[in-house]
Amino acid sequence: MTTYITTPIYYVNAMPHLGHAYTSIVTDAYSRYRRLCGDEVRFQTGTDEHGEKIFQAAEQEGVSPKEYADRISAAFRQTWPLLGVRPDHFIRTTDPEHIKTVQDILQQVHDRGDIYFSEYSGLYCRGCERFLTAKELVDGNCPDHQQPPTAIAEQNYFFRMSKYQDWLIDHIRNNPEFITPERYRNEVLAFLKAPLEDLCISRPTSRLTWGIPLPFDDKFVTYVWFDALINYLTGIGYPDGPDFDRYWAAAEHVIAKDILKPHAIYWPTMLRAMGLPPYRRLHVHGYWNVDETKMSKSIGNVVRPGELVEQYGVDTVRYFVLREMSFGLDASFSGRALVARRNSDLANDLGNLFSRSLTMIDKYADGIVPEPDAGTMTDADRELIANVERMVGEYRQAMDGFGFNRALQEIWQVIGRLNRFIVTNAPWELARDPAQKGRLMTMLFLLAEGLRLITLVLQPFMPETAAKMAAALGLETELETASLEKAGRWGQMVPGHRISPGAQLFPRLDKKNNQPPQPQQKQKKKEKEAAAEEGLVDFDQFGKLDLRVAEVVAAEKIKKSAKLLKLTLKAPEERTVVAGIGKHYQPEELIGRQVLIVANLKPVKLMGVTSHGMVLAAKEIDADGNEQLVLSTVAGAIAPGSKVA
RNA sequence: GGCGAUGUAGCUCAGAUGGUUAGAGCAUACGGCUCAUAUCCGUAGUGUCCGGGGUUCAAUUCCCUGCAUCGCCA
Repeated sequence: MTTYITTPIYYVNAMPHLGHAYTSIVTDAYSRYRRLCGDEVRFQTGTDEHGEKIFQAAEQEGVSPKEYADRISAAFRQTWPLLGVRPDHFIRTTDPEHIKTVQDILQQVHDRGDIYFSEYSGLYCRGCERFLTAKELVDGNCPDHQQPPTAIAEQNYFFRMSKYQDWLIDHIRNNPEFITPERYRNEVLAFLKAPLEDLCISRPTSRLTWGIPLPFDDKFVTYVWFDALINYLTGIGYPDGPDFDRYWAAAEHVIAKDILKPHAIYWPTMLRAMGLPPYRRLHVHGYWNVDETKMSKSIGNVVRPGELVEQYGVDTVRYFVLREMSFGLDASFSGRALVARRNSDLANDLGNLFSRSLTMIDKYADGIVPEPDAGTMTDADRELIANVERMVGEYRQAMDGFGFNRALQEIWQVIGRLNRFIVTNAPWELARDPAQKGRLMTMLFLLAEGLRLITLVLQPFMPETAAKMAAALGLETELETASLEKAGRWGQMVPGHRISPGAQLFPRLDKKNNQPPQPQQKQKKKEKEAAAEEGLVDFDQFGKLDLRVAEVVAAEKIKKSAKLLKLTLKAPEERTVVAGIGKHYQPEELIGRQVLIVANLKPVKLMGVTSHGMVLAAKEIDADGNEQLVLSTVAGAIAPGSKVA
């Protein structure tokens, strides 16, 4: 069997965050699982690098779009090893082979008559990079960017998507697994009840140059879909790579729900127009909420995967996201929940089971996996064995259907059973009675064999831990080449080989000392809570604040932010401070004014600008919910840098 | 505005073609063990199964309606 599994190619307008990490971890776990099943697996990820946003971001930094894309793309590429994610291929839409193939495909679809030229007009929002309908506008502005869209009439190329609507509906109806979970399949079918419009696939070079030129008209570049989606083909050598057909027949895509429509509608119709069969399955997952709110850059509660791994370890992070999210639904991320899972599931249940088992084999059987004494087998033993075998079956079924949390629950059910098995057999008592030696060896063997199977099924989720466990059980070579088909059956543990208890798998984490990298929102909330509890601060606490008078030397708006201003202050040294006062003050009116600042606030990066301190202001919210904000200052002029106390 | 989903123990969620005691994990309380990472095992709970109405011998489960949350569409 062959498996070809992909993540989306991530857009390089943002650094990797928890959402990216989840998609990649899921895809990695699945690819490892398929390998365990003996499949030949191709796992692909990459970055999407063209478009207006990238062009602008590069311009703002004063670098070329390619240089900019190189930098962010590298950040993605470097994040995956930290998460134990091991793709076979990392594709970039700026790869020359990709660009060539995209052009070949465009030409081919054009030649077949499925791409045509047409004029249209509409309200275009630069922030969204798309046309808005009149109804979408709020007070004449784009609801997402609070800016008025521009009326544009332009000519562009269109893909005859509508032509394939009926075919697509049939295909989805006839293939229940084509889009899963079912809720998203239903969503797509509901959307397809209305007539499909054709898809605009180009941008004139007068407006956008950072893209792939259309082969039949060099005054245009292709826009997003005929560039990005095609990565799934170019990455495996379309059209004439030796493995293309084999992998493409097995293609499965993993995406988050925000890009459902392109993957469930645009992509299959594009493939149809190209004369290729559609992919086999599309797996759609939900969003991570961070402490009750959607994760978003503007709120600043973005969770950085690298930081999480640094603090908790890669396998704890992988376990948490795979266990906590029911695939397809949204889930909540919080440091509290992560530490709770780590301590109860990983440290107490798994880690402790492993530790106590190995210690006992060491103590009671001289560190050698003992030969079981068949005569001492009990019905309860046989039940335990049946239960483990049943778990492997359930596990496979769950994994095949992307039910990662269910698969983990099955494994943990067995872990609990093994912990109970130890208590009911009380090996420490058996050890005191030489006559019970045979029974003791039997139960220790069962334990070792149970752990071997747990190691095996855990491997796709927690590769590092599985490797440690395998090493301690003396099975490292077996694990590397193991297949579920063979090794997944009970009774493969060979008596007589040496085990070596190592360090703790998962030391318990102290809740107090293990706050996660705190999203800003949460921190504020916590501080508020703490203040509410105590109510008072002592003088020492107050004295830690370095409050000063500062003079505004320069001020400018931070692009893409509604309320952030970048201020250059004299206090008395020059420093940059980002202030959230843009809704109440214009940059020009601030210059020359004296304000109060907290000078020793830990520097923080806001919308790409590092802020060294914060400006104090008073805020009032009236009965109508209107917000008024006034900068605080001193009653008369004083030298910039003067201390306030 | 249209369509759809969800609303179950303090928390996160599972579940029943309508029928006797509605479940799991976490958290809580108590008890037991000592191989183990103050871990493990056992026991104990608690629930107007969102509100209202209807069908029925019987509804948390089916139907209608209201409310709340979320998603898709316009």
